[in-house]
Amino acid sequence: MDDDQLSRVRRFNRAVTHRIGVLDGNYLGSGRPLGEARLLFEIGRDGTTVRDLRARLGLDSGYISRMLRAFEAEGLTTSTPDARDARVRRVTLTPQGRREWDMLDQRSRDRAAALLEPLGLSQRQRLLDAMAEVERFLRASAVVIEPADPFSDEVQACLQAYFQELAARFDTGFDPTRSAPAEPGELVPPSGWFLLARLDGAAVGCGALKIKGDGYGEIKRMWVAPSVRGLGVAQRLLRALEERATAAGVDILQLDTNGSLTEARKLYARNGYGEIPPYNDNPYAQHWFEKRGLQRLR
Amino acid sequence: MDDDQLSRVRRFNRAVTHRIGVLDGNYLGSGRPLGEARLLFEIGRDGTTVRDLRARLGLDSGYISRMLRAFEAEGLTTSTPDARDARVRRVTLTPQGRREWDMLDQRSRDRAAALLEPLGLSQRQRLLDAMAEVERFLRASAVVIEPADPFSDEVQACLQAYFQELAARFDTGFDPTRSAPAEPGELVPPSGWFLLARLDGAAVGCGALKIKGDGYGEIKRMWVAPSVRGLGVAQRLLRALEERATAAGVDILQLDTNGSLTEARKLYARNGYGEIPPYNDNPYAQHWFEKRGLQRLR
DNA sequence: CCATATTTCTGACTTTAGTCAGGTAATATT
DNA sequence: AATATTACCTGACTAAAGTCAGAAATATGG
Repeated sequence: MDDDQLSRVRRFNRAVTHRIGVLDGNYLGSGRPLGEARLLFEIGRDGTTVRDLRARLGLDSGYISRMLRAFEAEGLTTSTPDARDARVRRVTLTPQGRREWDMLDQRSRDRAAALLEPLGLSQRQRLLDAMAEVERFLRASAVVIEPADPFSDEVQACLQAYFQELAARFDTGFDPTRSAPAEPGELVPPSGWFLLARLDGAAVGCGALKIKGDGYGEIKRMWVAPSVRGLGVAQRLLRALEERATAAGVDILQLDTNGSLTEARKLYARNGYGEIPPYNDNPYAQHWFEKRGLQRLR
Repeated sequence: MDDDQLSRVRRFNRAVTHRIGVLDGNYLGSGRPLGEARLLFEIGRDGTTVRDLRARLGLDSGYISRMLRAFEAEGLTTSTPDARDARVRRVTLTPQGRREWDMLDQRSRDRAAALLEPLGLSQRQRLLDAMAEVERFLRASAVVIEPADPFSDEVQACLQAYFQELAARFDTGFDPTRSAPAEPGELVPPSGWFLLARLDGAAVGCGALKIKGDGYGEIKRMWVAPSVRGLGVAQRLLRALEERATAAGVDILQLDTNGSLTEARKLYARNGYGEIPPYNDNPYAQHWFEKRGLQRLR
């Protein structure tokens, strides 16, 4: 990887932790240690469960428990067993706790304001735009792609979202049972793969590979959640599927797609897929693509 | 201030501390507490003085001293009195210390690489560009403008840089003694002001105001260091000078400038200064500007 | 109902990070 | 030469942050 690029990233990290981290440490200004301030803030105006706090802050349960006990002693929070699972405790702010929370919130707001305040209007806008851009790509870089069980609930939820989107975008609506089938059972090794793109654990995209024998394979179920579009996730999914296909001896990869999915068609064209005559009678397919010679490129 | 803008800044802060801050705490992965890792890293391959470390990290001298003692016990560093001032101690890494340092450096590099690695080429470039932009504007927002003593060394150094730049940019060269004079003594209240723009304490720009009586004032010595140009520092300096002028009863502000300083002329035009006939015989001036009615706008 | 897993709590710890009040040696100032 | 200042060190202290090993209550799958 380019050395200059790396040092630019490192410089950014330093600059940001210097300017923001410094100010961020000033949660402190609240007269509360950082740990407590973070916890209190994380409880939020509407409360949460201890479980959730532990996950979000990544802290030891004993540590959290003790801080919560201290908050209760101060009259900032109350806790009750969760309605659905009495092992789980639900933490809520008391009115007094909410006042403290508001103060922290205000502090955080002031901090942000202090950053923008010295800048002129156009500089502010440019900073905000650049921030949004950085944020998007940091998000993109946190997306991981990994195989998943096509029978699992989370994959089903992902497919559900996919089908719903197709139904919304196709003029004709979309009925999965009329489409070219891809049973979950076909998408597990050795006859196929199902890949999931995850952001912080949550599914934000998927793609499947069906190995058909005689060197043929087919790409199915390519979908990326709207929240992470334009960040190259589909590209990465496609590449990952191609790698699995190549490793499984596939030489010719095919796929079908609808005319309304213009981004998808561009993606395939960019990756060396050429349009071919229909190879199936999927009523929703309007374009068929093929990429040959995967084994040669191995 | 716009509420939406504030929440965008806060979102960015959260995202960055989440994605980078988390990893940054992983200096930790070194098996060393954060404080020690930071100190070791800050010593650098070529060593520094304890004094410098204290200033850069903002830590208590006792704290640093103890950590350094621990490093010495581990055989990571050695320290010797500084050649020029024997009170100052110079800390250097031993070969073993340098190995640890290299490891930390490598870790930091890997971290940066892990961030870029999942992205495609164009996404990488866009992320790096956005990072640079954010960094620039964070720097801009850290610039503070405040009155300074025009006799002080740092102001003299600033003016020196200013004159040097004029000499380089003017076809004719530049000799301060031939220019329209502005003695330091004229630039202290009540007859004037000298403002300095500072970034982390260091001077990065200046501007002066000369109050001439009868409602007349003159802007002098406007200069911004190349490192922070295009970030609105000159604009802020100008506004600050105008405020002082207005408060001092000035109604008409004048200034002269050279034709080669195009950015300066744009700045003045944008701020309501109109070109007027020469009001002095400064041999380096080619354009004269004036803004009237400061008291009206008060 | 039983065996097992989850979730939280408690108490007893350790480590990390930092502060503060002197003390010593070298340097600067008058 | 006397005095003040600077740079660093030492030792004694504290608060914050975090870890670990159970215990108790509840849930879950058979």
